[in-house]
Amino acid sequence: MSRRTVQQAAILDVLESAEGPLSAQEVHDRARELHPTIGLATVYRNLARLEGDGAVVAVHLPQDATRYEPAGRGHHHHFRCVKCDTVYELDAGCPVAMLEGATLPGGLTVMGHELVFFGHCAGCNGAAA
Amino acid sequence: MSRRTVQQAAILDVLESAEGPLSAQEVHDRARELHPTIGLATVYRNLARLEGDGAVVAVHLPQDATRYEPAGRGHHHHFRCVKCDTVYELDAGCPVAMLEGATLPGGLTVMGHELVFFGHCAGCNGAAA
DNA sequence: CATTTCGTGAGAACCGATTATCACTCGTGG
DNA sequence: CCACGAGTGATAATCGGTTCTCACGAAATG
Repeated sequence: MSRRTVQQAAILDVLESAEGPLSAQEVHDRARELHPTIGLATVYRNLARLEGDGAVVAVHLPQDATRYEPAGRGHHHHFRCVKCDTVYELDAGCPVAMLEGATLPGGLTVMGHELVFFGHCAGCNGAAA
Repeated sequence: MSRRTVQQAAILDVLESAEGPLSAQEVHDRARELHPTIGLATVYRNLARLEGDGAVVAVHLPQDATRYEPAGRGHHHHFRCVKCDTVYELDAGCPVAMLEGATLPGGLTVMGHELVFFGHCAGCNGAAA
């Protein structure tokens, strides 16, 4: 049976309080502030376990490492700042949801979709290029 | 100055006649049928050059190597078959285009977006799982 | 035709992300 | 409180994708 460890709690805490899905590296960086000796391998192991337990879900965005966010947040999409590479979770309703289950011309049956916005976040909007 | 080579022509030909954007590996496989001795390094080199010349554009999809398609096809999106991993170009109008240039709540300024559909293609629809 | 230089092809090298290894530590059942 | 096995941390190994290296072949120039 799996044990509860402070490392796992720290990782979940970091994910819960993040602005969006985080990469293993980002989780590691932030978790170090709660638990300075935590190792990167431990982060990967716990993310895999938490995903297996259904507590977190993996998020795959283009040109980016695998990110993780807490499960149970419903259908939503993401925004990546092209300057600082921060990824934000978007709350707005999905403009593409009506296409779920549809069959497009050419016989393509839609089972899911991924929508990502790119741009500048508030912090990077005014800053110099 | 850059020379015109049969390899470069073969690569462009392959991209022009593809069903969607191709990875370097896929370009290599298909180009071998036109020019059996072409090497993978040559494919990478020419894709980089063609992209620099503006003749092809790179397409980045989640969980996937960089793909390339001919430039000048206008705004469109893609569909990846989760079974055979083939990526198709979609002609349909974009349901998200109106968000270009918008500023979302939170101060996120949208400069672009990427929309990818996942599902089964016609060939994989009826086939066994 | 000779030259010069760029492009090619094969394989080695590299890269960032992720996983495996292994000795050590700590949480937990007894 | 103790023993033991799961979890940890540091590092090496691995992986797919991509780039580099280098000797050879082929296109433009005189």
